[in-house]
Amino acid sequence: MKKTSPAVSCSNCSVRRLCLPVGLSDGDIERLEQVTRKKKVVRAGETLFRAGDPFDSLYAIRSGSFKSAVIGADGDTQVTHFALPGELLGLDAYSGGMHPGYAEALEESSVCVLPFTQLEGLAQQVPALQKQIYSIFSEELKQENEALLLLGKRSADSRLAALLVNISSRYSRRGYSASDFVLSMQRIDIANYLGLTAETVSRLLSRFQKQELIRVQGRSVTILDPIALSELAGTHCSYEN
Amino acid sequence: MKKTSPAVSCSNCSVRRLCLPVGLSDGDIERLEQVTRKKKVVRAGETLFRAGDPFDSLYAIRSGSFKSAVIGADGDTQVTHFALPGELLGLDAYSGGMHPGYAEALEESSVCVLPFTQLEGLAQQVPALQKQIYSIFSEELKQENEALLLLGKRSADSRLAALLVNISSRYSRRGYSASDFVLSMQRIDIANYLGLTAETVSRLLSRFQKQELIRVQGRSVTILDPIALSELAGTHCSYEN
DNA sequence: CGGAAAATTGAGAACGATCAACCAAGGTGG
DNA sequence: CCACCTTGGTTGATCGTTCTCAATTTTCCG
Repeated sequence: MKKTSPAVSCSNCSVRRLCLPVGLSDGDIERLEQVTRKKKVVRAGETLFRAGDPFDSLYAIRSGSFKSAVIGADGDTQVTHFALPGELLGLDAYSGGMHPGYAEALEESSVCVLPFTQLEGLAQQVPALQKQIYSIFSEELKQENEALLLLGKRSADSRLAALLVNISSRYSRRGYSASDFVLSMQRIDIANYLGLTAETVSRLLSRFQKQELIRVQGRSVTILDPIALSELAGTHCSYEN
Repeated sequence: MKKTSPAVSCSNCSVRRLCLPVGLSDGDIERLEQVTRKKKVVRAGETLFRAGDPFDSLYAIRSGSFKSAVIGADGDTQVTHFALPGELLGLDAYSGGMHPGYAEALEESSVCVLPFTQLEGLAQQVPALQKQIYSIFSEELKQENEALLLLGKRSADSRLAALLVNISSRYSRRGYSASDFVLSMQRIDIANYLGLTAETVSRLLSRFQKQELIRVQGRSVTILDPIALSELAGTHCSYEN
């Protein structure tokens, strides 16, 4: 007897190689699909969750993009992450039972809703899923550490270069062009993420263009000199310790 | 029949309320103790692991303190965390199978070595342990987000104030004085962690003292005006959960 | 179209870095 | 025991990157 698979499922999802199904057998993926049944579409500017919302689900991005941010005691916000398809949102809400920050769609986006109690239960039975969850947590921590290095040690131009290189490589992994892409976030979000101001970001983009490192047209970016850009970002070779 | 418990174990550990045993039944703690058998003593300045070391264990701090840092491609380092008893080191090494950064003891310290395969296996059988591991990962992510906010948005004096308040409340949670403590790290580590220079940290400490917010004598700090300091830090509430 | 939001560009100010001198504590060897 | 050196910390003077304030221009979208 042949199964009628749902219109959207992990098995035929375009980001299954970057998402929870990594390392899972076909059988396990089928069980995961029982958990990922519910989808949700979020339009540009809408939030998936806000700071203080109770935690019950994780969200896996199917398409689109998000910014996550935390809100300080005095009300100012720090963009902590730009999230692309295949990535999980809401991991920092497990401890404490509520979301410490919010996630806002930067464009029309679609996510899988993952009720955490169910996911937890399944992970208890499927070691490969367990491992993948650890792996995602760990990877996230590693990336945050990189972000700390960026904010703590690098100059403004180095930070912006690093972001461009980062986004480029992430698009590339997802099968899109590494040299031509559209920044789905606005300048002020980039600035906020990098600990700069919108003016500085704007000036730097103009300068990078003048230096023929990139070409910018509004939100469209073309990377002309990836090597030089990586060097600026400080992520190329390692000499001296 | 009465069990002879080992000299050092989770059950009689002074930080069991902050560490992995949280939420575990006595029976489960006994099973956890099978995993946490091995201890290690690290002297001041020695590393628990270095960047690139293969990942096989997590380390739970029993006593002392550590700094963790990541090393950028061009060799400069960013201190990402100051770790106190009850906290876990090495979580960011799971994905990738090697430590992306190093952990160095700031004073004579003692840790439990937790072989991760064993811990993983036990967590598979003990849901409460599983939850606690998730919780620790999640908490760590939340703290890193706070650190990003600090580096991205706050002024130098606000950053230093936040660190003092943070350390104060963490000592307090561990049963030590919230107002009198010794900074186990040197000025340059504080500066590195906060994205500043040692000179700026030194100047600010002097200024705080002149403003009668604190008293500093070398590495000994007394907090005189916790309210004003918290306001400076931009976080009017303590870190308790 | 027209109005609002976003992005760019310019000029001046400010915060923190850099460079440099100095001090205190601890260790080492003569 | 003291001269010497090293390391960590403090303080001062100056410089430069990035912010702030402000004026336009461009883009977005009803």
